[in-house]
Amino acid sequence: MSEKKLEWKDTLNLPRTDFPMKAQLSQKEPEMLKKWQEAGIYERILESRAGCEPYILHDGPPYANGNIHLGTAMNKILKDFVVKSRTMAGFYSPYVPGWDCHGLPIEHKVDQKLGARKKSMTQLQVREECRLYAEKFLDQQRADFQRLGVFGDWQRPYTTLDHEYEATVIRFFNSFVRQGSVYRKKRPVYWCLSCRTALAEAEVEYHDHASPSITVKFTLRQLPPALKEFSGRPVAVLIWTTTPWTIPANLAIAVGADFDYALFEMKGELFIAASALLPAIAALNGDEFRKLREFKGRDLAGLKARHPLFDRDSLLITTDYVLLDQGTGCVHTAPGHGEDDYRAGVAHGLDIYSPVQADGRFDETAGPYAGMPVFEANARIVEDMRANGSLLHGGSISHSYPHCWRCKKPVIYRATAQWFIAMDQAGLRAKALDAIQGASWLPAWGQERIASMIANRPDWCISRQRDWGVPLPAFFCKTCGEALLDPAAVENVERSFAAEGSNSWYSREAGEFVPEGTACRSCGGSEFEKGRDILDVWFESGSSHGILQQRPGHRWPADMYLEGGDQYRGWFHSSLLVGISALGGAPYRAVITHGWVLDAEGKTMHKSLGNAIEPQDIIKDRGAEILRLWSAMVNYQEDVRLGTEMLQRLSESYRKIRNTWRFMLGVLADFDPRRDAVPAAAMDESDRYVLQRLQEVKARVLQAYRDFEYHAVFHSLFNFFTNDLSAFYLNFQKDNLYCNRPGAPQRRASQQAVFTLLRETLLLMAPILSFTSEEAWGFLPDHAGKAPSIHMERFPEVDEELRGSVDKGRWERIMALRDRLLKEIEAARAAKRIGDSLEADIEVVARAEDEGFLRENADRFKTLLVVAALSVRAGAGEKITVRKAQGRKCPRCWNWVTPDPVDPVHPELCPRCAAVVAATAKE
RNA sequence: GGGCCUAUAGCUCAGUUGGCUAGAGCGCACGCCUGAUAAGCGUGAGGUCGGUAGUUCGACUCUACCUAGGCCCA
Repeated sequence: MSEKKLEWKDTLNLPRTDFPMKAQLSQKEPEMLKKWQEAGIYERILESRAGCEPYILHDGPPYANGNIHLGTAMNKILKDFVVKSRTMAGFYSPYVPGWDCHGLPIEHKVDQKLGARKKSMTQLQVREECRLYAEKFLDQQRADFQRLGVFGDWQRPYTTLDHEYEATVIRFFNSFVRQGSVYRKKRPVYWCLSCRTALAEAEVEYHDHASPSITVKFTLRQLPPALKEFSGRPVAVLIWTTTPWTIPANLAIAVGADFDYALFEMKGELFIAASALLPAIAALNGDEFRKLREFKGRDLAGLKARHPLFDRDSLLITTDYVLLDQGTGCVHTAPGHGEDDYRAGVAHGLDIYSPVQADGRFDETAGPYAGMPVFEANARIVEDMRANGSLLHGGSISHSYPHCWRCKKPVIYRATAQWFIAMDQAGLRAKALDAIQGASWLPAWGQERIASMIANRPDWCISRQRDWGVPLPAFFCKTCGEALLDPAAVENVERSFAAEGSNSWYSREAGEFVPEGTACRSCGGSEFEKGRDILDVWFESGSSHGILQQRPGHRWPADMYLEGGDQYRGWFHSSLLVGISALGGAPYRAVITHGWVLDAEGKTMHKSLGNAIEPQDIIKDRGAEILRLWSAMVNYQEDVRLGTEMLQRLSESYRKIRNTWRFMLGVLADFDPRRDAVPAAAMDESDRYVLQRLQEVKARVLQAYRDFEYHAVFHSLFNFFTNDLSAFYLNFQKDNLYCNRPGAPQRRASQQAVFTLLRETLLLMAPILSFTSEEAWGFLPDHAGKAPSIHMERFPEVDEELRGSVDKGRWERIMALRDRLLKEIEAARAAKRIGDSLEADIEVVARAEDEGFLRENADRFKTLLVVAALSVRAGAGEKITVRKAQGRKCPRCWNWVTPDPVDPVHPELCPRCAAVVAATAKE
């Protein structure tokens, strides 16, 4: 009996394939990568697109420090989706990865490594250490990025320390010099006292910090006309601050022009503060107050108050940065020690006064405080004011305060001489705002976001007092110290960097760059020395689009920049400004941003919190393919989450896709497209139906690729795999595919459909599942024009003829009725009347409107439902009866039949199987 | 503290200009199959659409505020 059974099984066309069910991705992926590399896949793909319209995604350079994390991994994978999908859409789409290799973080690491040794080393030696450090991490990151299956010119990336790149930075810088928009001026910058350096905004982190909190009296020299009647008594404006050490640098008091201020009496003294804050001020002092007069802030403008420590005036001004949420509504303003203060100082012609030296000690202009470190001076200053009666209240407060990211100590704002690019002098801001309108932004709110940043940003401070970067090519007169920024000298620097790299700045003399005959514009001197500043690294990375003019096959501007949302203030921003000045426009046509990668609860990942997941671990445990699938599944335009449940779901989804492909490959074991192809016209309606569904899904997927909506690609395809293929078409076609003779027309027709389904779903999925689609592609039957790699193929086009080849409404009706019948089958199964659906004999007493339809399609329903029989009777209401099929089970095809006549050769078989077996025997 | 963004079932996503009992897939539960088998099929249970208050005949969809979270800045 069991032998007999086995025999019949052997006469079936069961799926056969060597495409393994188990992916073993973490082992197989490296093998695939090796194959690709040996085949020169990236180059071959580009060759195959020679002459096609270019589509240029310009890579934003990651920083060459540390390992890649999930955010950078997702970024590179998304870029790969863009490049691969645009390539398969027929574009010439090269991808040149880049690295940002200069800057403070690397210099810090190297400092730490060198320790005391650094003191005995030259700048050039230190820079060499930095270069080695950057290159080490570049190599490491490159290996990690390649491991993700990202195609690109990994052997020839661009780096910010390439000679050509450095020269481009200088050339672009010169465009600003030529327009006269680079200037040198004192202004406050973040300053770390212990590192003795200016810090970029990105180099500052905020932590809670305890500061003094003091309210100080500034006695008015004169009163506004409205308060004349009080002129006999001293009236003091109250200010509140958490930095007593900036009081010596106070030059002004800011008020809000339209806010209400009051003259009030407290403890027998007269004060002025914002009306809204009087209760809070009084509460702080535990006193009662009496409001005497009310007036507007603008009434105070132009008055002078006496400085509480020195015999000096403080000017009353109106500004837009006064808030009424705390303090007194009268804001202590020291133009040398704050951003708002600085702007107010410039606006009112005040000195940018900063009596603090690089080491954080007061200079000689600070009188009694000269030589004192500022934080230590806090207490002394408070005491002095308490002693002279100008302190109203002294306490302390814990608040968020900027700290140095390197040494973790609190930083200060300190005015120093810096180089700036003027935003408005040459119309840079206006041009940038205009260019923003000309680019497309995804998500759309990005346009508004960057526009408001450009609109509100101050002049660009481009100088840094560090060693590891591209030198800012300024010179200073040896005689008088006047700065020299000369386009011809800068051009010489550019040429020198192109030939020797930026090290030449340190190895050569100023006289080798400054053209002969150059005279100092101040004193006429002819001897110069080199400046010691380097350029802001954002200026460097913002110059990266220069490579678009240098790399063959590229073009400027790029079609797309694709980075995280933090780059609105970073790379999108600096690239735009440099692009406008150097090349006359935005370096990008379109900008897409992706969200942040968060943990399963939507919180930021922190190593210290222990909720961080490393891409390397996912690759090791589950494969890069799972990371790629994740990048496609989530909507990257918002913040995205990743946790173990998602990874579990993803692995299961992956297996579903893989198994469906595997089954289709098995079905096609004996199908040769060149021999067995079947035209749509010769297919069964159900074959055409599934192909029609394929056209609809394909149209949706191709549109989603054009719109860069990869989660729509994934969800559309995955649902198609689950609903249309696995649960429906492939399921009910098994009888046809397994049991009919191999060459039977209806079997070939279904194989043709499966072939199309497999080939096209592989192609549509290739940009996402790059490894698996390639692996399966190798098992796909040879056919006309089949490329050696799936990644050299093009996306399939929507076949409009197939799309319209079945009556949609009719099939919607079929599927709806199928759902109803499935429920009845399940009820019969639950009642133990049947097990397998093949045992179901369905009798439908149909409503009048369904009866004809069911009757006409009874055989089709029997096939689609994989049941034994379906009969239809007319009746009053709908009634569906499912009972156990009559007759017996054909041992070959397992269908329940009552053969009549019984086959004389194989009486146990159903007529169809008997015929198939007979025919196969003849063959 | 400011600007911008996000919030629909356990998970990932749909929900067109406000309009019928809010959908899908996965997962889960139960069951079937054992000729896709460390597979496949079926049925089912899951949501007061972050909260509150408004506008409206009617709000997941509009407005305000709040909460939670994110990015950038201070």
